[in-house]
Amino acid sequence: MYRDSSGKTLEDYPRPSVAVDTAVLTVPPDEALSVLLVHNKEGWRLPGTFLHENERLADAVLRSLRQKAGVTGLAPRQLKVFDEPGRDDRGWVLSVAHVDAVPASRLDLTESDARLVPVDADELRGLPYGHGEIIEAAVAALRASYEEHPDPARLLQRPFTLRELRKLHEAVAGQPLARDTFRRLMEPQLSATGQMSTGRVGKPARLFWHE
Amino acid sequence: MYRDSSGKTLEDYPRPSVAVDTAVLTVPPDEALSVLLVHNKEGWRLPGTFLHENERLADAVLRSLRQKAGVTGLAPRQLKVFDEPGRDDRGWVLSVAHVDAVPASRLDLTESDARLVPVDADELRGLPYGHGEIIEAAVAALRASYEEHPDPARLLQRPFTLRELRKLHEAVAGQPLARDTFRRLMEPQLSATGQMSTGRVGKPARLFWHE
DNA sequence: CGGGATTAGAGCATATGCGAGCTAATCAGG
DNA sequence: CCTGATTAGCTCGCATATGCTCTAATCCCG
Repeated sequence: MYRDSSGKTLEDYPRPSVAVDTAVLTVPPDEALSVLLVHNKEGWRLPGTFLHENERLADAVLRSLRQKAGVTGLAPRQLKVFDEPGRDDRGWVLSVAHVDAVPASRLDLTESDARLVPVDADELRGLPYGHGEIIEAAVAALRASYEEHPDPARLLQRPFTLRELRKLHEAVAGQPLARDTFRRLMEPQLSATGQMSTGRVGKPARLFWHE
Repeated sequence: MYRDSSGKTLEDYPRPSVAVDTAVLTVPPDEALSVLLVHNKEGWRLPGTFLHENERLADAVLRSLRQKAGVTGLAPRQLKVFDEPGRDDRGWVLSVAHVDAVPASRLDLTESDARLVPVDADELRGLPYGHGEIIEAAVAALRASYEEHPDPARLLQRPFTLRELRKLHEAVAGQPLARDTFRRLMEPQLSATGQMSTGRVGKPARLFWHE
């Protein structure tokens, strides 16, 4: 075992507990961008857990989402480390915040103590442990990733129309988008299926998918 | 002291050591974008340190830069947590990578075991502990911040000419920039001093500063 | 001292992007 | 069955952006 110049191992020095917290974002059909909250004895929170020995951060995230919300198969991305020493009453805890976006159809919340809350809801501002900040950072990261790409998080079921894609982007951005400007930016990045939409009011639209 | 439902404190659970590593970027006069390396008994590395008890990550970064490279007064920003359990021979160590950019004049390296290396140098790819990846991420973050703003990290001594600003941007971007396009993007964000440059070949240029 | 090199600023022609309006194609409801 | 509502795709006029060239103003060196 490694010992430094004063004969101490790494374990001889004070170390923080490390936790992970995750903002899981989704867009339920015809609704606003929302975040997943789970309920524990203290109230509604972002899903999270303490890191187990030699565990990867992403693995801890996946474990916490499976156990707390019955959600699997995500690909979480790091956002920021929250390191205020007094942020947790239980002791010195660092939290590594993560974000992931997932189609609403992947979130079966019927048997878990979890629910979706629109990201603009007032209640999110009152969350402790910096969870409000985590959600803000997560939304900013998702918005940045959707700025110039059709559907990086694959939130839309394919194939889709330009209108469906634009409605998704408007939900992510939280504001209306100019129809033609949006089409000019996205269409070159899409692959036309050659088929047209049916069963809807209005002129049939071309159907697309993307890489 | 807090105890959980099985009577254990946070300290009863395995915890990682947490380190910070920092890519300090600068642009020496008439040179390429470079990163600061310090020398320890293992070789040339990014400056870093283990987190002390209840210390903020940014404070640890500042302490390590002061002690290892004699550098003060920076404003480090988090990049990413490196969490591969086997990344450090000494034990389970997470590293929180940071980045900061600083004018070269702030780096007095004459009395410390430190030097600047251009970010494209081959030797950086061979650095252990993910330091090569940290540098890549740091360069990407700096480039993104300079994409549309004159000098967010205040690397230029003021006042400055458009040419000086463009040369800085070309060093950060690592490629030439179109003169007129660059001027049109930046000039609206600058404040003219009303003075002209002197003592140089070529038509005198207007001098600027910015917020 | 003058010419060449270098640089700056501005004007102009061309290319590209944007937003509004028009035509066309559906569906729903009376 | 027909009309109105809704939506799609495209065109066009206007606005904006780009890149090149030209004139002007320095400094350096022979």
